[in-house]
Amino acid sequence: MKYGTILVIDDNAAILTAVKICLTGVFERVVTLTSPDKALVTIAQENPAAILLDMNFSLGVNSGQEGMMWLSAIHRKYPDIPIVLITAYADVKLAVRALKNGAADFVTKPWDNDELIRVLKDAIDKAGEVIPLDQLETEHVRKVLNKCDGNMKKAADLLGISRQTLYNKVKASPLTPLRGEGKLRGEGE
Amino acid sequence: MKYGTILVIDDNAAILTAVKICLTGVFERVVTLTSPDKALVTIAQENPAAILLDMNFSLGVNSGQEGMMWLSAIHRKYPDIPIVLITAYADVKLAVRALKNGAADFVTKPWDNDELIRVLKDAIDKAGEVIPLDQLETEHVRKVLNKCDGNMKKAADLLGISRQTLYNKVKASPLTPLRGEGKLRGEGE
DNA sequence: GCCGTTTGTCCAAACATTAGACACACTTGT
DNA sequence: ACAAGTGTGTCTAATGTTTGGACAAACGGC
Repeated sequence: MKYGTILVIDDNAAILTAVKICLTGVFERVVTLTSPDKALVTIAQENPAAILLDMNFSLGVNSGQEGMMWLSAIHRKYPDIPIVLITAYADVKLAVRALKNGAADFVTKPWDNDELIRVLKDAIDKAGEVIPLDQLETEHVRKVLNKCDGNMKKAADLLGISRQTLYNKVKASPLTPLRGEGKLRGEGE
Repeated sequence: MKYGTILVIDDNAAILTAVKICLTGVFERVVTLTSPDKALVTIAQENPAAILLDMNFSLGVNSGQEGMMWLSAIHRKYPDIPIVLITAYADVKLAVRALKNGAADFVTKPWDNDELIRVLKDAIDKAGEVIPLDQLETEHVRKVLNKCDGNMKKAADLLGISRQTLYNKVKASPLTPLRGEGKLRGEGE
């Protein structure tokens, strides 16, 4: 089984059961919590591959503030564990804020079991990807160079490396001419 | 004026006018298009600091497919220009998909002028940030090391560098002990 | 055409990375 | 408790990279 432990946090026991049934068989282990109070402790103990977090706890308060707070708290402490949010209140603003706060995905109730499984798997797969250091470097260098309209001196300065080093790096990877965003010096109009 | 040109694309001329009035004075120049057909050409000419893109063109088709297509097309060609989406149909799935497809933000109609301005400014500010190369490197190294539970040999392998180099890098930046996600070797229980 | 900036190129010194080696610590299976 | 397997911390010597400084040539604005 490729996909490890998953932690599900929801204040509704019925939903917890339903999710557990849906996810058991796909994930090695499904741990549930009815409140996020002990989330950090449980995460430390179980080291889940992903977390499925409901956004509204404390009955009656449905603004999602609770869930957002926990999302931030968990994400700050465990930035490498993908957190998928789930909520009954399909609020676009909330969803956008959640994704910008580090959520891996956002699902609304009622959910589709297959979709939920796909979303969680995707989140885990994406979190597991590791980019080699020099690839990361090359990509970033090209992005900054692009932003500087090809001005190597400025780009080198922003990158915190010397002009010659940038020059050498660019020469070393002549790949991806990377069009767009203002012509590189010497390009005709 | 710190914030440059902005390109607004919406098939509704009235909305285009309203947005233009709202944004003029805040941005140096507001360029409008009633159809995204010429978006790529216009972007090449105007080099906007951000793009505000409506999600439903071709009257009657409100699924947002049109807008999503254009989002992808523009983002692929100009990955450094932030694209803010705007739509009348507050669909969470659509918003999530848009953000995962590279949108900088997602706003629903009717919009709040101040919020729209804030969102666009934020998007531009964020796109303008440049991370120094060694900071990017250090962050990535620590993330991967963390994922490997502190196993330097494995981490070095994934990063594509030698074990000793990783060892030196870690020694060089003893910052951010970075707890969580499984104990590093030697940590007590 | 002049002036400030940027490029392409070179140098030599300082620094980083590499494979290989080795003793030691730790985990695991028996 | 032992041996096998793996990972660490440390070292070396060769190789490769980054650095500031320097300079002629090219470019852009005025």
